[in-house]
Amino acid sequence: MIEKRLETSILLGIYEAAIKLVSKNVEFVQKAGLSNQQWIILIHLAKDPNLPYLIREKHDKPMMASELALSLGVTRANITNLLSVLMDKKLVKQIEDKDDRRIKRLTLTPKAEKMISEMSPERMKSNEMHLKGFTKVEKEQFLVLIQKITQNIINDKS
Amino acid sequence: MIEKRLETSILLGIYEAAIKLVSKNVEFVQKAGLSNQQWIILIHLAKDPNLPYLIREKHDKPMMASELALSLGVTRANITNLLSVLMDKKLVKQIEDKDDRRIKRLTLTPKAEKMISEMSPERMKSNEMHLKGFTKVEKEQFLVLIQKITQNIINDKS
DNA sequence: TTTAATAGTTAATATAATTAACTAATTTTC
DNA sequence: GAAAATTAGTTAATTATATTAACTATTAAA
Repeated sequence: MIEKRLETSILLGIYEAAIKLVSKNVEFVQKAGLSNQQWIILIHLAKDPNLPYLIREKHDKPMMASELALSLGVTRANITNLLSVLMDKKLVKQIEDKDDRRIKRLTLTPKAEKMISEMSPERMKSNEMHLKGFTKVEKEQFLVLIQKITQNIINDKS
Repeated sequence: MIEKRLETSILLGIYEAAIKLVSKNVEFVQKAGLSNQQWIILIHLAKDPNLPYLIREKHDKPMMASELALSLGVTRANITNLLSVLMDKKLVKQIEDKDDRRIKRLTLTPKAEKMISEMSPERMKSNEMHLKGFTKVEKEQFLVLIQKITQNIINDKS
């Protein structure tokens, strides 16, 4: 018999929320013909200021594949695959970095920029719906706490 | 240029926390030779009272595959595959329901019960670490809010 | 200047998940 | 009560997702 624990309930709660998000929220993403991962990559390249990774680390230059791998928690090889699909779709371009010739900077094509801005209203509406019934203060508090939890998880080198 | 939005930051925050959880938290799960999905199934069958799905719906009888599919947000066919691996590992057993002969009830073997209870201390320690620095009140509030968000996502039939 | 580390790719493979078609059993509807 | 619809689970084929290991090229560190 497993006992009830506040901490366990919270972590399983976060996990389930994420599952439901990707399996339902994706409507506006699916409509655009994108997988969840592809969408996440695109908003990284669009420098969406809501992305935790971009909140934590400043980014002046365009992103590179290894940073995406870090943020998404997958291997670089996997990112290579994902990017090749996005390049086939003419949504992403690679540009060689002159300062460090190992690096390829990733940028969105005009087509992708347009796509993202057209998706924006639906995305905003959907996200607002998912936080229906919350006060501004509650939202602000929640954001602080979820960031703290993520930081704890990242810091835990056990 | 995508604008900063509290709602978007929160949802991306939840998503990232879940990613980091499954790609790091899994230490005690990996040690047991289980995938994340396999582990989640086992705690469902163990009736872990911290599982959102079991918090929402009462379950007197042992679970069945289609309930797992619902809770995990995957197809029944996928659950069939996952279960067959767990049965090969002698961790899960199927028992036919006498009242409704379409149904197969899923139960843990003694081996699985033992495994889960042996994993319990490490699991609790890990979960507590991830909520380090939170007061009890903060945890309680957070739990309420994450449950509310999940409910919003589920209810959203858009 | 050798050695080590980093960035990205490739090929082979493994894992995870889906769709579609199917059987069997139960429920609903007329 | 019989036909139609729904539900539970499985199977087979396929697709999507991700990994590991080996490799090239480049840069940084010793």
